[in-house]
Amino acid sequence: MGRAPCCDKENVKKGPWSPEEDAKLKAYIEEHGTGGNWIALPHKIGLKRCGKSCRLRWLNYLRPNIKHGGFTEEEDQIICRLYISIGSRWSIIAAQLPGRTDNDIKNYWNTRLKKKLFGKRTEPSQSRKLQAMIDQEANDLLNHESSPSQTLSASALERMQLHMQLQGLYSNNPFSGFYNNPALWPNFHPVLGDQRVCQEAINNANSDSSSSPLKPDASKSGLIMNANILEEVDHSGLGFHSPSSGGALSIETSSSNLESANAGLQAELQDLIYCKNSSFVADEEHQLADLDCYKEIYDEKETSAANWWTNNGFDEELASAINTDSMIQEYAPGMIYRGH
DNA sequence: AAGAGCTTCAACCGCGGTACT
DNA sequence: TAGTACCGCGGTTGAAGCTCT
Repeated sequence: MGRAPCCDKENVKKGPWSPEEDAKLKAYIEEHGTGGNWIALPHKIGLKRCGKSCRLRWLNYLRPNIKHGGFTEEEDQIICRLYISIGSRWSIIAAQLPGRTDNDIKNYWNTRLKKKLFGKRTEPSQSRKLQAMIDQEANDLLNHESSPSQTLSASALERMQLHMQLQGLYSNNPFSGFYNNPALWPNFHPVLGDQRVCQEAINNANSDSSSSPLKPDASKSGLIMNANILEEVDHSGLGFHSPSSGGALSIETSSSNLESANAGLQAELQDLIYCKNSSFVADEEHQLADLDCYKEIYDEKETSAANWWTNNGFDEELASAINTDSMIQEYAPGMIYRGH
């Protein structure tokens, strides 16, 4: 038995709202509130609209203090950072931007911001080749006729690509390969982890609703919420987590590296979005900083891949069966892989 | 001037989650 | 416990406006 329709589709008006309809809806809600029942609301007002349509109109357009267009640089950065971390959870991203609606942010991302980030970078010729290669790999992965579990979602690929851009994949950074890409190992990411912002968003979301889709279930998955890409990688059948570094993914993790790197992220995002600097190639000092960071990480954590899996809640049997290195080579053949 | 192609964004659709009976 | 109704979300669509040729 299918779900009953929310309204009589024959007798509801569709399409753009007239000023009269807007006025009726606004006046009623301002005086009486929604009454906790959107479905009944149009009948009370005498509107030939579906309740869902009324709700959408109110939330996205008529509600007080709604801002339209004119996104600021700061808003761009917040959207970008949260998209990298949590993906297309537009309602949660919108919750961080007062006056913005999820629909607005979704449209803005799909039509403008994405193009800004992926389409307008001016790169040296070598970097363009790498860009083309990554794009090709992304397409190959998406078009590959394998089971869905073996492919990444377009969103995940998009975020990986964005990560890679920010990470300077197209520069000569020796630590920018796939295996060493902190985008995939967020706990060790000196710049992009940006856990403060993500944690804030997640906390807010969780306090808003106990049923938040982001509510972590670390006991089962061992994953952190702002490692969303990693989650998708895992679910996709690629199934690897920071194997060599023994990355204990934990939501509580914070480090001075992460804190101090927020400023770096800010600058890189500004550069990426607004092309404030002519080049994205990391300078020597920057690279040395990365080096120190990684040295610190690798010196500290020497856990084996299998140990990492078991330490993070996976069956021992599963952990021992996983050969993460070969998985990467098998499933991500074209991705830039640098073992160490 | 015109029309083809592109971009934007409001609105719709279907689904998962949850509350209620 | 099952069935039903509703909410809220993310993905998609299509009309209107804009740009290009």
